[in-house]
This record gives sequence, structure tokens and C-alpha cells, in this order.
Amino acid sequence: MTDASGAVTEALPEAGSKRRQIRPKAERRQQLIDATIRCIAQHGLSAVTMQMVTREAGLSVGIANLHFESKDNLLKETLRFVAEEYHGGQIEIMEGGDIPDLGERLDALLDFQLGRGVTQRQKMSVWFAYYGEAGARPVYQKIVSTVDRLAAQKLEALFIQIIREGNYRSVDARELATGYSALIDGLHLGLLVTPRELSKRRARAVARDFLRRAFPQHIH
Amino acid sequence: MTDASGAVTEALPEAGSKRRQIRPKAERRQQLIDATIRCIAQHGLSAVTMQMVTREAGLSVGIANLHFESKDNLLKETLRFVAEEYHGGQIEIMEGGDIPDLGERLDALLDFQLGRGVTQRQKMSVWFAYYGEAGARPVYQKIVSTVDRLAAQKLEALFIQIIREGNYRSVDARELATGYSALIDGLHLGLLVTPRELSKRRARAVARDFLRRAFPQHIH
DNA sequence: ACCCAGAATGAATGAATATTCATTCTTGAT
DNA sequence: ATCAAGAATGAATATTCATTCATTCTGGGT
Repeated sequence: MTDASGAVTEALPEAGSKRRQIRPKAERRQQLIDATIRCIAQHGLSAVTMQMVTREAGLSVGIANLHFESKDNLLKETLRFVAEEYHGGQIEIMEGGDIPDLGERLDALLDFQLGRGVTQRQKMSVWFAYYGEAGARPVYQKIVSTVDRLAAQKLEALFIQIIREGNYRSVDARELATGYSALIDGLHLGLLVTPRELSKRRARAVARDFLRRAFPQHIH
Repeated sequence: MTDASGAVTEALPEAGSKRRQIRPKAERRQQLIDATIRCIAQHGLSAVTMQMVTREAGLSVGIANLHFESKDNLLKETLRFVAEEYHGGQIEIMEGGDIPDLGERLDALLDFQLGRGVTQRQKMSVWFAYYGEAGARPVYQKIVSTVDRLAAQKLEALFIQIIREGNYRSVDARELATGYSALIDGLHLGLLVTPRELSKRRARAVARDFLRRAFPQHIH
């Protein structure tokens, strides 16, 4: 059917050449995960359908079940990806071989957590979509807990260093780390749900304030 | 199917078969909202079905569309109820005619926000289920924003009073209020998603610590 | 040039679910 | 006792969606 007159009557002129492409499994998986993230951010977790995701990825419906065995699994893997990306980024900064100054490292962390543009908002949106379901889904809880615990430990370690360096008195690193993490989560929520009331600028100011009150010599 | 009551014996109009009850509209609406809350807490927002809700309420499927015009509307009204209940409770405490001492009033607020038992956890679960969808649903955003703004104002007003009374220097009420609210939200999230890592006791300690650092004379 | 493993497709299937509405029942008024 | 208003029911309907799988296509190996 490939002869000149052929043209199997596609009404649409080739907007995107629809030549079938064969790519390695890993690449397709990532492509689908990325599409899933965009779909969740735009339509909400509960409205996401397989058709929506595969269309967003520019692929056929069947492919999602080919590379992930089910929708549930695709969603699970997407959460795992977002969780690891977010916490991985934090952890890298906190270990921070490239930033020796502890105060600067804190600033970099804050930048990572509350900076960035649209992309970050998209990820945030996905993040909380899963949080919302976590109460009823042990699988999600488990994934989040695992990465969360590691990040919490790194943060505590960083705080311990800072406390030692600044010789701060009557400050408990563990408690402070819990508070700071919670504060950041809460600010993310505010940015997501009430962007009118809370600007990114103000969120940063609030977080810095928290840190300054605890580590006055390190944050100016 | 572990039903104790013999639901299978329908045909016989005897004692034990459910008698149809006619009740005022307002009562049925509340009954359905309560059932919806339990369902969301137990199964997650995205898994809730009309059948599930009406069965939980002990009523027939059709009734939900009789009293609320659609599922969307039922969910919207449920969010409104939860939002108003939660923020209403806070606001009442913050205005606090019955607690003249400001430090005690703060304590009462904290008690309300992080205290209670199972019921509170259920509400929390619902609360965040909606937050998760809010990124993609302007309707939800609006409902939450509205109540949120009022509570934020009350909190700021309370902080202003405290700052004046304690003659605290270099403390911005508005910023502190934003921080405290975010902290509480973040702690709720932690309790919900990683209950193993964060006990209610520790959450309270963290929140108290935040307040103590800001208002040392008022919190001991 | 030819093959073929397996990647990709999308029409078909079946299950789940929101919504409708004809019918039944309850209650308070008369 | 009777009746009308309207509350409640749940079988039926129409839709939406995840999943399947027979078929088509691609590209590297020979």
C-alpha cells in the first residue's frame, strides 16, 4: 500500500510523521513516566487515564501495559521516580562536597526546595497528589517513607555539623530537622493551594527566618 | 460479605428488613457527607464511588443524586464541610472569649490542631486528599482559599496581641503566622504519610518549640 | 536481500460506574 | 380513613476506561 496513489485517506496531513519507532525499553518507560507526571499535574491524579497518558506521550494505548504491567504499576513507578528525584537532589546538596561553607549549603538547599519555575510546580503538584492518596495506600506510604527517612537523616547530620560549628546551645538537631522539613512541606502546600496568598518570595523569607532563628551566625 | 445482618433475605417484609425512612433533606445531606468522609479516609478520594458512599450511609444509590445533583457536587460539599469545620474550630479558639490568657490560648490552639484521636486522623486524611487534587481543580482551590484566608487573619491578629503583650522585638506577625500555619500543615502531612517516623507527641513538641522560640515568655 | 525477534499498534472486550426515572412507600394534613 | 406531596428505591442505561491480543512494522543480524 505504499505506492504513490496510496495515501490511505488520512484526513490529517502528516502533522507528525507517524512512522513507528522502535526504542529500547528503558527509554519508553521514562517517556511514559514523564507523560504521566504532566498529566497528573494538569488533570489531577484521579482524572488520569491510560489514553490520556499515552496520547501525551505520543504513543499508542497498548504500550503502557507493555512496558508497565498495569496502570497501578505505572502510577507507582512514577511516584518512585518523583520521590527519588526530589530527595536525591536534596541529599546531593546536603552532602555537598562542592560547597564547603555550611551556611551557603543551607542556602543552596533552600534554593533547591523553593526555587525553580514551572517544572518545579509540576513536580510539587504530583508530589501532593500522591500524598493525598497515601493515607489509603500503603504502597505509596512505603515508597515515600523510604526516601524520606534517608533525607531526614542527612538533614539531621547537616544540622549537627552546624550546631557544632556555631556552638549553639539548647538546640536539638533532630527536632529542628523535623520542624524544618515540615515547614518546607507546608510552604509547598501553600504555594500549590493558595498561590494568591503566598508568593514564592515570601515562602523563601519564611523558611530563611526559621533557619536564622535557629542558626543566627550562619544565616544573614 | 462478612455482613452480620441478613441482608440476603430481602423478599420478606418482616422484622429485620429495613424500613424505608423519610427524613428532612438537611439531615440526609449531612448523613451522606459523613459517609463520604469515612469513605475517602478509608479508600482514598480517587477510589470513592457513589455505591460505596450510599452503602456506607445505609441508603440506596439514587439518593445521592437526589440530594446533591452529582458526584462532583457531593465531593465539593464534603470538602466545604471539612474545611469549615476545621477552620471554624481554630477560629473559635483564636478569638477565645473563654481563654483570656494568650499563652494558654496558643496551647489550646495547638491542642486542637494536633490533638484528638482517630476522628482527627480521618479528617486529616480527607483534608489532604483534596489538597492533592487542588492543583488541578480551581473549585477546590477556591473553597480552601476562602476559609484559609480568614483563619490566617485571625492567627495574625492573635500573634499581634502576643507580640504587643510580650514586647517582642524584630518579630513580624504576618510572617510568623505564615510559618506557623505551614509548620502545622507539614506536621499533619508527616503524621499522615510517615506515622512511623513522627509520633503525635513529637509533632506537638516541634510545634511548641517553634512558638517558644518566637514567644519565650508565653510558652514554657 | 532477506529474516525474524520482539517492539508497537489500536480495535475489541468486558468490567466498573454515574446517572436516570418509573415505581413504591411514608407521613402529615384534612 | 383517605390523599397528595414528595422522599426513597434500585433496576436499567449509557458511558468511560483498563486491559487484551491478533496483527503490523522495524531494524539489526546474517
